[in-house]
Amino acid sequence: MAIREQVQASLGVLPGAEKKVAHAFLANYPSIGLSTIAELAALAGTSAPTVLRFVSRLGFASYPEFQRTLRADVQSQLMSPLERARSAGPASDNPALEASFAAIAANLQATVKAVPESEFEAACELLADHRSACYCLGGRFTDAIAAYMAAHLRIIRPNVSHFGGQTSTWRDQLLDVRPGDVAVLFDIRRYQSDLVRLGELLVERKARILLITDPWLSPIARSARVVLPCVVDANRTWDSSVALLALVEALIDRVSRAQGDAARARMQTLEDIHWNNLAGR
Amino acid sequence: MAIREQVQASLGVLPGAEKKVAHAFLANYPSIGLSTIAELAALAGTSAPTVLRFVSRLGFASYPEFQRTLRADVQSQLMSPLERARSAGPASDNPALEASFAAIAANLQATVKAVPESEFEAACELLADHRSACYCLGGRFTDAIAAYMAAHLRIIRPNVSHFGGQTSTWRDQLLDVRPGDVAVLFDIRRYQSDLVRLGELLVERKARILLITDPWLSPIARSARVVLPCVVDANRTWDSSVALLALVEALIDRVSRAQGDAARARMQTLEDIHWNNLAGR
DNA sequence: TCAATACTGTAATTTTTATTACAGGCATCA
DNA sequence: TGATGCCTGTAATAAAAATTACAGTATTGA
Repeated sequence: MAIREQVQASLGVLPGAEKKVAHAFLANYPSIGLSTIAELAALAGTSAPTVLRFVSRLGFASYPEFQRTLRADVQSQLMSPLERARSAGPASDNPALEASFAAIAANLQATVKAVPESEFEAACELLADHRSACYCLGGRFTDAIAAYMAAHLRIIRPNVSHFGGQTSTWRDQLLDVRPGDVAVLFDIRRYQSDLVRLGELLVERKARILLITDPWLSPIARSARVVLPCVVDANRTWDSSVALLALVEALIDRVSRAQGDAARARMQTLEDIHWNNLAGR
Repeated sequence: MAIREQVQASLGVLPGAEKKVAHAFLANYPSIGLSTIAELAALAGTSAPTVLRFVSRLGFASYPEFQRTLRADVQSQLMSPLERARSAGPASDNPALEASFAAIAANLQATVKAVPESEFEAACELLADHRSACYCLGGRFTDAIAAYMAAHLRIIRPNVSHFGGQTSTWRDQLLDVRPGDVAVLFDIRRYQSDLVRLGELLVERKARILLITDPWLSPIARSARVVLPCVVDANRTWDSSVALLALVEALIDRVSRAQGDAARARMQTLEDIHWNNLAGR
């Protein structure tokens, strides 16, 4: 089994700090693993001994041995016949749009691989916990995704809000955050310092953080309970948020299915209110 | 230029022992270069200082620097988007997520077929018209997509706003709409009556309407200048907005590329303001 | 609430690795 | 044939890396 799969398989049983190492490694495979312990530790936001414990848990006797294996992996992957027939999609009369969507499809595929089931399930559990409040917030562009998520989440569970508006009003909203509350943060590269800061404040208030980020891992990853990495690079001027949205929808769908009939009643009530302008019954 | 080509090019001018190093490197690219000097020297049948002189002659200040560059090379070759999708194969450790994303991918593919090039181009032209203002607005869930679009569009052109907030405030914002202005409406099934009504009001004010909707075509389609249908059915409790977002991103990308340098300057200025908190210069 | 356990980071230590200094060798050219 | 300049390897040194020991901090379970 290639190292990468080995790491993915181990994700479920790794302690927190080592899991960060695993994420950093997977996100920057293979180059970071060929670098030094110190660099990998820095990227993961942890310390050298943790990296060492990580490779030891994978079954390697030393870091150099880990690197030898990794080099062999890379060698075999890079030197095997690379060219592969691209699945020729059905013809379309819109080549520009087709190219654009093909890049997006590749993102989605890569994202599925980047998100391990254990993390996905952990995220769903956080979201399904009705006792704690749930706050969604994002950065400059991702704020819209956060709003979208809040709008849906609100339907299947109580106590959801969108930490919206200006940066300056965040502090006020922080007042209501209680220990154990769940904060869903969206942060992709060109990480906003104010968002990072807010993440820290949320941690101080003992909120549990679900971070949805890119494979470069926002600095917030250090404080997050669960991290879901999405591939956002689409060879454009700006990154693509499509994978984020797709992931959000998958989460919502998973949570709402898990809740079954209990939630269905709630949904029905809300729908009535929304479409009939009733004040409830 | 990639290191490998650089080495090949230098083969002619290298002294004997260094040429052996070059050959050993090329024959075992890239793994041996990621290993230690001693190993490379041994493989080449020469000594460590010769390896060092070799990398120095290539223009690197140190062996670690040589390795950094090599790692970057490997990374880009191995992890190009295409390769990334391929390498782990179709196997994923997250069947639920995979199924969900597969449905989305199907949506995207169907959407490409549903949007004719002529309509897509017409939409881009509307968005690229700097003389008229541009308003983005959506329904209950799609409002977030509208906000996302506005946030990006604002960067590449002036006079963009997001018709946001409560339904009741729409009327006020309507006052500013002038003949020829462009309104981007998002509306998918369970079409909101108030949104439809607003569409009619916009038409009365002689706005040009770009409608992004599902294949059932919102009633607004009748009054719209351009209609872009997106496939939203994903066999879930709610429809998926991913295709909408992907289409928005494709539009933004197309328009921003078309504008070229003129827009780039505007972007740069905005970025400066955003990241440095300058008031402009 | 307390004890036990597991996890994590700091700092010291050991080991490995890169780098430099130097001297012998080999060809080239006078 | 002898001197010059460029290659090359050995061995010493310096730098960096990996590893270990240990102590503090969360987490878990009773």
